[in-house]
Amino acid sequence: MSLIYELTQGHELARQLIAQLNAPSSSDETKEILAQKIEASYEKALSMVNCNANTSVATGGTNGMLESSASRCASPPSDDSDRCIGEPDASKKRKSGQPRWTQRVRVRPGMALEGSLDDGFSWRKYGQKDILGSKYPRGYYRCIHRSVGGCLATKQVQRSDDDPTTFEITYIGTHTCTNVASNLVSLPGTSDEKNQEQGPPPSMEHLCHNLKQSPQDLLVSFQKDLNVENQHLDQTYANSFPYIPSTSNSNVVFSMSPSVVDNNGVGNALPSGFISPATSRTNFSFPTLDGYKIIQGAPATSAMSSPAVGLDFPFQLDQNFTIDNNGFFPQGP
DNA sequence: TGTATTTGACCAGG
DNA sequence: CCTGGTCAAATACA
Repeated sequence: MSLIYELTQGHELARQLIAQLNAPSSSDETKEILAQKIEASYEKALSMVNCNANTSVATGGTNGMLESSASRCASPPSDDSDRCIGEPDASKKRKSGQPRWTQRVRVRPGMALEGSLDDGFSWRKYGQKDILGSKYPRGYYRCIHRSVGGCLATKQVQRSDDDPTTFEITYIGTHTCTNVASNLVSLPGTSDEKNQEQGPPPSMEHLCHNLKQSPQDLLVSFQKDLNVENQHLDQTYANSFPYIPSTSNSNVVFSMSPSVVDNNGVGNALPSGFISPATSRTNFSFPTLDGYKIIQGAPATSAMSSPAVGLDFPFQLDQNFTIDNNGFFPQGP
């Protein structure tokens, strides 16, 4: 359904664009929006095709079209949630018993890169490794509060081979730090303030442990305001993912690794502190289609480290790098 | 000068 | 033995 829909959507949008081009009264902004929607639509369609191929191999057959994006392939037979993305078997040295899930973030050239990949947590890079069979190296990050609060959360960031605009961010372990929220709340006024153009994003709070808003509420706003797709998340998972990506531009998809469920059970798979990230510590701004900007937050202290994920990779993108969100926004049938 | 990142070395699982 | 994951010294940066 989705693939055809996206193609049809792209076609229809193209027609609208033509109409706009012929209409002298239409604004450039409108045309640009249409153009971006078209691009997003086709990107999405291509992703579906690519991922479908992968999942077909992994699962022994497709189960119909991917619902909305390539990230649909979050249910491989093993606990390798990344495997569906074309990564070779990476089961070695996996921390058993640790919650592990993958988030796919797509970015597009010409848009804010850092913001799209960062997640609001404070990460420090501790390693990078070339992965066999992958064009791009994998970056290893750990929570910056590891030393202080003993937070053992780590994440791995890898650029997709098939789709260079997509990053697979695998989160391993849970955040046990309790002081993150304060950092984020005080985003403005940090050493990176020079990059800020507006206040902190609406959903930037770091909810490590001190979750004040119910996960469900967060999820709602997450989906509503940030145009994020939660896929393959049933209610239980939804409750386990209080995190809200901070960017309204990101196409973020979470995929729970089956291993989490196997090891811990669905209900306990993700402690409340386990938050899906998508914000940026480096104050970053990227324009959105609807005109206003979202500023990525930064930790208030000098302990800012969370690197712009995308910059860890040897690829070059426009300075202005925004997240591709339009195409993933519900546009109605 | 302090902090973050880079990168080669090391460790351990399969 | 190969590979992924981590460590830690070197380097870069503000």
